[in-house]
Amino acid sequence: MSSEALKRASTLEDVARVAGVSRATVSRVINGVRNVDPAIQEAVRQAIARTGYVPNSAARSLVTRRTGALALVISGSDAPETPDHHVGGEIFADPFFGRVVSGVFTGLRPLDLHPVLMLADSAEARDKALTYLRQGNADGAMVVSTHSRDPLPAQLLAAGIPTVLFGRPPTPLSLSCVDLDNREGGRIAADHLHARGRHRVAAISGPLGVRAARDRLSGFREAMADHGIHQLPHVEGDFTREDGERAMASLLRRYPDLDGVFAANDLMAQGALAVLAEHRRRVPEDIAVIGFDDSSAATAGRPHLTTVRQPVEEMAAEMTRVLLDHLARPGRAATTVLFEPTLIERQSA
Amino acid sequence: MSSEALKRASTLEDVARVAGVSRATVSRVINGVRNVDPAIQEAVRQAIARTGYVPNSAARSLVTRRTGALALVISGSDAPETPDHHVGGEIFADPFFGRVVSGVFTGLRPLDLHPVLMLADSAEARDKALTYLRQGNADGAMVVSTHSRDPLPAQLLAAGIPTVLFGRPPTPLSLSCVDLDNREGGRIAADHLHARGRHRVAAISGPLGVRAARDRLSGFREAMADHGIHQLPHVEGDFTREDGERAMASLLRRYPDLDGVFAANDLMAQGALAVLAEHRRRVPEDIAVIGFDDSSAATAGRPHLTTVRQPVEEMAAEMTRVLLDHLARPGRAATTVLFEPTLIERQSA
DNA sequence: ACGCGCTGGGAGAGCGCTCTCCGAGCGTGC
DNA sequence: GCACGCTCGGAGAGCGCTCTCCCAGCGCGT
Repeated sequence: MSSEALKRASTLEDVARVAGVSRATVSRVINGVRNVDPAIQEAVRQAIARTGYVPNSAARSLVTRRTGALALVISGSDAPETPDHHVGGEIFADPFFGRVVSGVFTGLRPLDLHPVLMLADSAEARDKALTYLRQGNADGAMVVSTHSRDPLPAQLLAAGIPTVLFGRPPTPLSLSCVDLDNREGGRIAADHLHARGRHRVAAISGPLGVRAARDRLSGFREAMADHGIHQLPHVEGDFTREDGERAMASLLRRYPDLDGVFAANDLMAQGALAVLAEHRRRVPEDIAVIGFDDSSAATAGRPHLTTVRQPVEEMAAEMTRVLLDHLARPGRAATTVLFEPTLIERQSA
Repeated sequence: MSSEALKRASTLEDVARVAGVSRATVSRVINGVRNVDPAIQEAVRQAIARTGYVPNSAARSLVTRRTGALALVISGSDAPETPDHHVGGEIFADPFFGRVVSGVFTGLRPLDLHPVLMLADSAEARDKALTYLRQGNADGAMVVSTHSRDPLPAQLLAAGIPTVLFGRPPTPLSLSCVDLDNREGGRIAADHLHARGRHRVAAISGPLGVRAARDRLSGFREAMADHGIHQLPHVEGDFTREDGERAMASLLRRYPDLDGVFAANDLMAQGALAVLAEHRRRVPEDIAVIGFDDSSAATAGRPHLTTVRQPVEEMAAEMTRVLLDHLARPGRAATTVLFEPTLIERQSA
């Protein structure tokens, strides 16, 4: 065992020698390309087993120009430099992240591909990620880009790296993307609140630098306007639970008679719920709360959140599929896949 | 721009020709090895800029035997095959996962290394991961192995792949690992509950196939026994919120006069809290609840959870550092870094 | 003036694989 | 019986880089 571990790893050459054939033949057997005489195949397989041969993927990548890795880039707005805090803490704590990862794995499962994670939360990190990709460390990139001003998608496009985005960029690029019809999601929330007879409603939006946040808010506003409600208190949040608490508290202070709240994600809705509980407001009797995402946060507390579902896993899986398709057919034109939000009615509204 | 994109990527050779030097010199400049005449250095830099040269990492890996990637393997017990469900959904939904990722990034931040994610939740996936690692796709592996019977750590050891574990294996292997003193954590929970005057307590443990879960429970039991409490209702959970709800409901049914509960993680504690709220039990007045982890779930609902803190981010960062150290000094002996749990006192107990 | 050490650039041998050619061997059709 | 095509193995040329040699040139000591 230890003597095996010490000597250098066996190569194609070794296998070929043991099997009494050429390197090319061994390669053919391994890659299942062209017909190879069954007897020889068997001999090669035995030689592989005997030598404990494992192909070296660097050597293979060098010639095939494929790495077997796909980058999953989380490209956020620049994170504040809080030295005592951990890198990307807030991003990774959001259930959204886990759902994306889960969806990516679902899309990748049948294949021999693995996602390499990159965090591009600063100009420096972004450059590093770009360099990494340029060096050919991954065959393509999936980018969850939150902020509108994020230059990364355009840079990837310019660098000729196969890329698919989660979320449409603010200005159309010829890159494929998957996204939710966020505006429609906002409308759904508004319609539901209105149908429940709520007229003194407010919104806790996400950061307005994020397109999805803007779209949800404007959809909500539009639909409310359609219902004759033009006065709409609004607080901008940052998608964290803490900020949802802060926003709800502020809203409650300024508009004590609110009877409905739309939060742009479940985490903030959950924060709102906690603050409402502290203020002894009954949900949904006194005030209805509707969230967005249908993440695990929706059913974490009581009451369970009524929410606008964003099928993140499906979207991430689709993003992966689209990227694989681009890899398989390099010429393919960029496509946009838009998912439809749906209302998940639970207890809070 | 497009003409740039079309022609093949420039190589060291191209840069060398443009700069009027040899490949070796360009390589030296890029890697900053040995002295190179400043004038030549400058010429090389210009040539690099002019040609838009980016080193090909496959070629580099082939000779250096380094890839610049570290595997982060989530090796769980075999996941049930639920076709409609998404891969690893539960694992990735757990805040624990995000915290590990965050810690890994913290440990990796200054370096040009990226984590590649692998999910080994079935024998097949485990084999794939092992093969991937054997092929040299990553320089080393960090393994979050939950289940006791997981053969992966031993396999990695046998394959000679530099590996660090999050969580000690059931039988000691000569692999480095970082872990929490879970037994002590259980004791801390018990001591606190006892100090609060709770005598009719129960435990919601994690899956007993997981060493950490067993240790937390036995530490809790031991300390309770020290306090003269030998009768200890116990329900085994699976670390999910839903299971925490189920466990709490079952406990409440069987032992209606409980005045204290220890849950082996915050997610289950959160579930317990929700069920207690539904049963109109006041926390902590009627029944005290203490969680474990100090994850974001601890402050998600109301009341905030009193919990035993596990510094997951620090542990993951340390795991990364230990792996890097093993990579830098191949001969290094395996070490175990044990972290101490601390009590975080909030409202629930 | 000569030798010696030292600095710094060039040549070239790989690293381990894939893949295009080439050619041997065999079967087939007329 | 011969030309032709077809199948399948081997030879060998790279893929783009690193790194060990080797050697030219220079400064220094004697």
